Amino acid sequence: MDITLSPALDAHDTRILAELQADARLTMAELGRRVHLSQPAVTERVRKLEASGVISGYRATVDLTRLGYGIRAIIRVGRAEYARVVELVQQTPECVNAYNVTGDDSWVLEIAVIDVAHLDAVVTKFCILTETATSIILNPAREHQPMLPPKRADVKPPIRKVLNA
Amino acid sequence: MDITLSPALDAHDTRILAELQADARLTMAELGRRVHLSQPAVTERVRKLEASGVISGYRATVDLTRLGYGIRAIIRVGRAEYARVVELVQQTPECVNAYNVTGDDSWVLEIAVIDVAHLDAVVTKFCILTETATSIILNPAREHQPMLPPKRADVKPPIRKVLNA
DNA sequence: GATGAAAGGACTAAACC
DNA sequence: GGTTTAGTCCTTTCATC
Repeated sequence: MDITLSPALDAHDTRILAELQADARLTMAELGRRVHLSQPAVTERVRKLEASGVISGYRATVDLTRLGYGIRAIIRVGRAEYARVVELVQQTPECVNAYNVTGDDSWVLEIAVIDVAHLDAVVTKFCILTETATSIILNPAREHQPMLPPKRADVKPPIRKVLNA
Repeated sequence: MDITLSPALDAHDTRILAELQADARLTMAELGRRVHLSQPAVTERVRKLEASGVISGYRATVDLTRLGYGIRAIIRVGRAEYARVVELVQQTPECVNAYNVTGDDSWVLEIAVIDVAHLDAVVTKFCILTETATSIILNPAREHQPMLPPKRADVKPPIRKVLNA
């Protein structure tokens, strides 16, 4: 893995990433118009972004509520054998995301279920392994925020008292 | 909002949803081949899925690591004034997802940052509001699992002792 | 929902800057 | 690395069954 983004992404690439994260079905011709590049030029840039792995895929986003999932929840799973959790996640189609994390909890899962009975069924599967803590999502205030290359300049060091001040 | 999925999604729709969640850039002709429907037929079905809101969009997925974000983390934010948190999230481009949830923590945020210094900067913004708990994502074992309409038959009631047994 | 025809537009490749 | 052009292919739309 190369830490240095081989040829750093320029302003054109950034605009392309923004557009495709907003609408993955744009044609290369339309994308070219929006970023002010010719169609062959954007096609080549997109090809490179895909080849370098910066763009890892294109997916349709579905509305889980309209699909019939009435409840979304976060399950935090405590210390447990890694392989056992992975196995259980693989057997759980209701699990949208599963992150192995640092801290008291070893896993943070995001699930979608039909109703409370269904939630009970899924949570119980993980309760058997170890302690869990379940939180129902009331409102996904932000989802799938389009991400652009970070700019160091944006990072403001926190202003506060430090011990060795 | 209608709870009953007006005309329930049939097997064709389900296959279409599966394909488009795996590759949003499929052409209607190719999608038709894969689901064994004519191109006009799939086009009309996709149009209806979009119109009914089941498909809410199409997005390119980017590899945050290759974009330059070396660390991803979950921040749990304790009880705090709703509007203040929303405002802070809006001022935080590093925040990919933000969920208002039930439980001791009021919010679960997912962020992407360059490095530890950057993590410090972002966490500190939220620490000022209330208590927070930050977990670094070691391994996103599952991400963006394609979701299909739930089948009641799949929901197995948990087998266990109950108080009124 | 399928088929077939017609029109428009998008992708590819090459030459040039 | 980008643009333009030209050619081919594909997609989309419409009408018909």
